[in-house]
Amino acid sequence: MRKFEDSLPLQLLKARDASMNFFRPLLQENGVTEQQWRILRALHAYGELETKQLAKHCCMLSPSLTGIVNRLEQQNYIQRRKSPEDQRRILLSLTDKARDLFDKMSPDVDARYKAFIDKFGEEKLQELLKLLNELSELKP
Amino acid sequence: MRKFEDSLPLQLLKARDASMNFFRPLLQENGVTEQQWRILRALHAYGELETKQLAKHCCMLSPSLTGIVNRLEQQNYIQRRKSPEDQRRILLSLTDKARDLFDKMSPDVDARYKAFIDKFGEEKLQELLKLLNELSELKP
DNA sequence: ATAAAAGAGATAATATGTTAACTATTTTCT
DNA sequence: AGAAAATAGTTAACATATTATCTCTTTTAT
Repeated sequence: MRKFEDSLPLQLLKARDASMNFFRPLLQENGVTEQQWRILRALHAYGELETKQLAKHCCMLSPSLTGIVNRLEQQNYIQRRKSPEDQRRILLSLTDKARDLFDKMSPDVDARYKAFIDKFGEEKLQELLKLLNELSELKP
Repeated sequence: MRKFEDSLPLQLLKARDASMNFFRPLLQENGVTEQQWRILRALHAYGELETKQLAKHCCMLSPSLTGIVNRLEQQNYIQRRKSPEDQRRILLSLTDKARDLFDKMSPDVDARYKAFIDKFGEEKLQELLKLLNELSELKP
């Protein structure tokens, strides 16, 4: 069997943790969890979304999303309404409060991303993203 | 701000999920979770370990490990003893039952890893592991 | 030698991940 | 039209992640 340390899933986990180290303090300062931030970003990028689409964009499962969205709604960061065409679907969107938070955090996010690239290298980042993308498309 | 889909942490998450798709069914068939399997692998690779070392190898925090180890111990996959030199430390090791499970699963793990490499490419895998390793060393 | 500081694990509280089962709609098929 | 199948979302039950706090032991410093 492949050596433990050479396990790809483990290395992906490690790398993700290392990359998050650049942003974690900022999220903490602003009282949002990593997953909450992912949802806010997705809704900011795509506008109103159905639960299922949102889950897909954020790479999380519906049951996780239900809880996170509930908490975000209680903090008044998200609003929900039923789709007029299909009563099964819930449409989610950001509140003004969320957009304000977003605008407030954006510059700092950018700065930290830049700090990361300065240390890691833009070319290596692009190469890495390319490989990750290919890997993500792979199906057993 | 960087486009949502280009977020490195998100891409790492996606890629990890995709890579785990190759192994998830095997773990399920054998009734072990991903995290339990990581711990079993680490103890198999390193032999007896202290809790803290084990957590580090597996990239998890002590509180998570406590629970996982408790469940593994109840299933008789892990045994614990106190370090004779330092009463604070707990030494963890695999039971024979765990080693049996390991021997039983190893060939299948290898086969799936091979299937993965056949699709992804050995060179690309090496390149990816190299980049991930560099990334993991990075500190903010 | 002894009190303070440091270290290893565990516990508690809350958030998230995961699978299965459930409810409420909509669609499909007859 | 009406029953069965399919779909969106939630709930339930359990496992794990995260931060803070706590206990117990060892080490440091006085």
